[in-house]
Amino acid sequence: MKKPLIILTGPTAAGKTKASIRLAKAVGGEIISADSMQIYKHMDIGSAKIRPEEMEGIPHYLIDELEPSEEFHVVRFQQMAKKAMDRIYANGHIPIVVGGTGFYIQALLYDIDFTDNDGDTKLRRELSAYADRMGAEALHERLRAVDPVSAGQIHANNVKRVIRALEYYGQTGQRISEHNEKEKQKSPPYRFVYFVLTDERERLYDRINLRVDQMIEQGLVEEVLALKNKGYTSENVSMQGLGYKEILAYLDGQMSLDEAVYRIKRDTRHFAKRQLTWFRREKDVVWIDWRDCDYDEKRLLSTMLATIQQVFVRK
RNA sequence: AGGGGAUUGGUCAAGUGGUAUGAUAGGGGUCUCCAAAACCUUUGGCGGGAGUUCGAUUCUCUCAUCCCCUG
Repeated sequence: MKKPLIILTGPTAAGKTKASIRLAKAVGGEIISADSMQIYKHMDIGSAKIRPEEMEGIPHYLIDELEPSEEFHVVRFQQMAKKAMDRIYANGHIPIVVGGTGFYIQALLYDIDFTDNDGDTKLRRELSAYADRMGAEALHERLRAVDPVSAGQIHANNVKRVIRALEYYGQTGQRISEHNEKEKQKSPPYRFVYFVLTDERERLYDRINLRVDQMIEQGLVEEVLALKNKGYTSENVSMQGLGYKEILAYLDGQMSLDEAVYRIKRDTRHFAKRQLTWFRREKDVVWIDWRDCDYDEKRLLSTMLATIQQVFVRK
C-alpha cells in the first residue's frame, strides 16, 4: 500500500503557511518545507519564514537547516525531504509538503531520478566558458549535434539549460531528452493530494505589495546587512533570493531603497505568475480558491479535508 | 479673467502629411541538478469635434483637461 502524502502549495503570499498549520493539526501531519530559501538560517524576514511560535507545536522539516554559504538545489531537496518523510512515517504521521517551489515538489512527488550526475562540475564550467567565448548560438549548435530533440525544445538563449543538456550527454552518453521522456512516464509512489491554494490575481498582487512593505518595516534591511557583515555576497545562491539580492544591491550603493523595494514587489509578482503557470501545467492538482471559500479559513480547511478523505479512503 | 505650453497604450517617453517606436507595467508559456533561477512570447494607444487635404496623430479652428506666467 502506498504511503500518504499531502502537498499544499500555491503562489507566494496565498496564505499557505497559516493554512498548513490548521491542516496539520486536523490530519495529524508534520510539515516539510518545499522552499528554496527558508532552508537557510538567518534568512527569516525576506523568506517569509514561519516563526517558531506560529508552528503551534507542529514539527517542521527543511527549515533553518543550512548556512547561507551552502548550496541548495533540487537534488539536495529531494534527498533531505525523503529522509524527513521517513521520519514522519516512523512517527505515525502524515507528511505535508508546504511551499511554493513547484520544481521541488515535482521532484519529490514523482521521485524523479537525478542520480546520473557524479557531482563533477568541471564539465559544466567548461561549457559555460565556451558559451561566454563563442556565444549562445554556438553552444546550442553543439547540443543540436548530439541531441537534436533537446536542441529543438530548449531555446538557444537559455544557456543554463543548454549547458545542462550537454553536461548530461557528456557524463552519461545518453540524451537528456530521452531521460526526461522516461521520467515523465512515472506516476507518484504515494497516495497523495496535491492542493494549490490560489486567489484572485489582483488580491494576490495586493498582498505581495503589502507583504514587501511589512518586510521592510520588520527589518529586512537589517537582516541583509547582518548577512553582508558575515561575508555573504551576491555570489552565494542564498543571496540571489527575492528580497535579498535587491537589498544587497541597495546596501552596496547600487540603487536606492525605493528602487529596491519597487523591484522586489515587481519581481515577486512575476514570480507568483510563473508559479501559477507551473501549477496549471501540473497534473493531478486540486485547486483551492479563496473566492470559493468566501475567504473563510474554516471553509478552506473543510474543503481540503473533504478531498483528503475522498482520496485516502477510496484507495 | 488674459497670455503661453502641454495632451501619444495602465505609466513614462520618441516620432512622422501616407501601415505609430521604445521602455515599463499587465497577460500567456517553457521548465527533470542554481527554479525566489534561466528563458520564450504577447494584448493594449495618437483627448473630443470640425476644417484644409487624395490622405491628418502630425497643419488650422474649436471644446475639454492639466501646467506655468500675469492680474
